Amino acid sequence: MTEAELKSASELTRERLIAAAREVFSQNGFQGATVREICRRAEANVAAVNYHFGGKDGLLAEVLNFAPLKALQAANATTSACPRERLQLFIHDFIHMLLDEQHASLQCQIMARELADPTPALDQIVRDAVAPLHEFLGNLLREIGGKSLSEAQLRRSVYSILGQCMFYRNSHPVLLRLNPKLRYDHREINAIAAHIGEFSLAGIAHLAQAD
Amino acid sequence: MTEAELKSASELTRERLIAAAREVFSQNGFQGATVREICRRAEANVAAVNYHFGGKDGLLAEVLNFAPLKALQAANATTSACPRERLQLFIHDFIHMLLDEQHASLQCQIMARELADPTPALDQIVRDAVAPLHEFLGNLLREIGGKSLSEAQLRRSVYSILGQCMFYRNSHPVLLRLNPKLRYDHREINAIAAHIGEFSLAGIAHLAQAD
DNA sequence: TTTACTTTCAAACAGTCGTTTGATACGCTT
DNA sequence: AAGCGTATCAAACGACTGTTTGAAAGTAAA
Repeated sequence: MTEAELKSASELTRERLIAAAREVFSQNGFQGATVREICRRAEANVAAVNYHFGGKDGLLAEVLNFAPLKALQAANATTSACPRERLQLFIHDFIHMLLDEQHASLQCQIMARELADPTPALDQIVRDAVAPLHEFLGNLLREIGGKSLSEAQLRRSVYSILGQCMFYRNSHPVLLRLNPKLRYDHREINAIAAHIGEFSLAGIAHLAQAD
Repeated sequence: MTEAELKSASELTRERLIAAAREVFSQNGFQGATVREICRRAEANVAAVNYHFGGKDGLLAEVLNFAPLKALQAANATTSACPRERLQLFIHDFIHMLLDEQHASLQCQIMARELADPTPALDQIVRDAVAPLHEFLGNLLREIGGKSLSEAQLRRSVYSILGQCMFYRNSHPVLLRLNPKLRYDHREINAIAAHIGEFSLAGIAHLAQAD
């Protein structure tokens, strides 16, 4: 923003609250997060959340932002690469979005958490983000697998890819205990993405040729 | 139990509490579950949980039971089937354990929930159930993939399979919204297991031959 | 029946939660 | 400087949470 210095104090606290909420929601989930902790990190009063967002629910809705996920799909659709390369690119970008702690896309990490544990915002998340994502990935796999893939095979292959990606996020606490020196740096993330890409392309190729 | 009529009233309330706790924990997670709701379903007093189990944590530890998961691995290891068939059998049994709502193995569904959201019992779960499971699956994949699979490839292939299986449980709320008529009956569960088996065997075969 | 022990119960406790309140301080126009 | 709408604040509210308490009820041996 070039007009950063024009922002009112009110806008600044709003943004501090959103930033803090992204941290706390992504770390503790919606249920586990407390507005007091969010306000403490934002150096704001406890009442600020209700004043600016109408409540904890309103803050969650404001915090969710599907733009990075949309941008990922848009960028992917406009490349000139072949479908198989586009799948590997998608997996690469998606895994980065889910795991990379530096490159803050906490919004998607929050979303990933809420998928398993319904919150007031789950319907919105599914409608605006998850459904389009599944459709996008389905279309991409259709290009790769051709017409020999049944609708059920296509749908389940989408699940297989998303399941592999989400595993690293959802099971992070477990993987850390199994392998304490695990770190999601760029090298590790790229290796994970490459693995899922190869593994899945082989799986799809097999399904497409089998019948 | 043949000595059911011999059980004291105290033992009966203990068992009612455990059964109720399995339901509530598997539906709402450990955080979301309340001892009052558990006691209400068990038709017991609120203080019963503390009297019999020392607290909510103690009840969780008592509720967790890894016997079904161990039995699955033991049965799998003693078949005379080839490694590829054993993998498909494992996936079939594992998916059934995670998804089948009739055949009550709520213990494993509770465990699956807690993997993403650390609770006081996570260390115990990882040590006694998850680590042996990963090792078991790793050994099985080693038999299938041979020596050409690197340790990293082997480990990530284990993650790929578990990730695909867990996806159907962790993303159940989402999948229900995407496809309201989805039901995890035996036909659907068998189809899911067959898909993951084929998909994964192709992926492993590709990794094993690629280098 | 008396005794000693275990189990249940209603009630309350101490703490945290999200939210509300009414007063105070601020930024702005007039 | 006065006035006005906005934003912040400490404090409290009511509704939960897991847990504790002490009395009542039940159980079984002496």
